[in-house]
Amino acid sequence: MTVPRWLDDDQQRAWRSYLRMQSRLGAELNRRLQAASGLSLADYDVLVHLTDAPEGRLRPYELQRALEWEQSRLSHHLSRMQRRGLVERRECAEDGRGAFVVLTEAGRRAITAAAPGHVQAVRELFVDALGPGQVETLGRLSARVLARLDAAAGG
Amino acid sequence: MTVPRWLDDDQQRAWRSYLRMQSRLGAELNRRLQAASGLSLADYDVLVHLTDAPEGRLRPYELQRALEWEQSRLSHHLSRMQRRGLVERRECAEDGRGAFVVLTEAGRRAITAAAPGHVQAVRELFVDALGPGQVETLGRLSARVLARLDAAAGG
DNA sequence: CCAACATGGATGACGCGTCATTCATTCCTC
DNA sequence: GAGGAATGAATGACGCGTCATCCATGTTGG
Repeated sequence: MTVPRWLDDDQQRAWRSYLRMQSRLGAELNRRLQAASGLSLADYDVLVHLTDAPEGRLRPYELQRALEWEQSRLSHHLSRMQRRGLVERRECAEDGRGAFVVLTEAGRRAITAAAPGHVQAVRELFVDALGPGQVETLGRLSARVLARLDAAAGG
Repeated sequence: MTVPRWLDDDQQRAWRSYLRMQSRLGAELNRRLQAASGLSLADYDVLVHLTDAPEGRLRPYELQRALEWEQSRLSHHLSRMQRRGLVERRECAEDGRGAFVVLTEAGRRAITAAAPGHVQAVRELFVDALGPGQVETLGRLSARVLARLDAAAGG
């Protein structure tokens, strides 16, 4: 590349539209979830994964890979969730370095209470806003961008 | 609504795909911009708006509306940018309550240096990943969701 | 065996974002 | 023109995210 290639008007419009959508949709979902249940989207994701795990417990590194979070972000977040009683940390017998994150009863109650409203919000603001065919389209486009991100990271 | 309606598999897949794309694309763009120029995406947006404004200055509330940020977020962010010498605050003669945010020379240099690389990154990871027709499609879908968000907020 | 390296995880510092609050000025209405 | 509402803006507290660093345990090759 020699001279930087700018975006043309259509590309610019599309990019800005995506940016605004992305930021507002996330903010709105977070706001509703927080107001309805006291959970953040991040809390929600952690709890979903723990709920799906056998015995409601996972090694932090498993959780980390499932969430695609940075390790230290997860660690900090678990500390805060632990303080709020949503999860506990336990020692891991098989690996002296390791640990377990365990869903508490309070954590299970919280995600159970929060899920229906959150799903409803996703449906209202995303699924129903787009309609069936376009949901699938957006999924495909996302996958394309993801593939490019993988290529950029891996290559 | 009586029983919560969950998402079916296709919807679930599309939604998760979008979520991952959104989070990783933002992270990657931020990472590159930060590494190349020391600016965050937020800094970048502020500077772009100031650059486009006559005399490189705006009232905070104008900036706020253009960026669709919360007022206090903008105020905090401007304080940090001011500390780094990217912008300055000036008094506003016409309105005793108000202020001006002014682009400094350092701020102008920073955005000028950062822009080509950032545009290039957006092109590589978004525009080129999708191709012309699909960029437009994603723009349209974003606009649909935005319309729903407006309806949800305004109505 | 043990030294080097890899892995699992926690932590402190610091920038970011939100909420609630505060303050000054301006606008509006009576 | 005086008092209340609205507006423009800053701030402190606190939760979140990243980076750099640290520590303990595990693993591996000589």
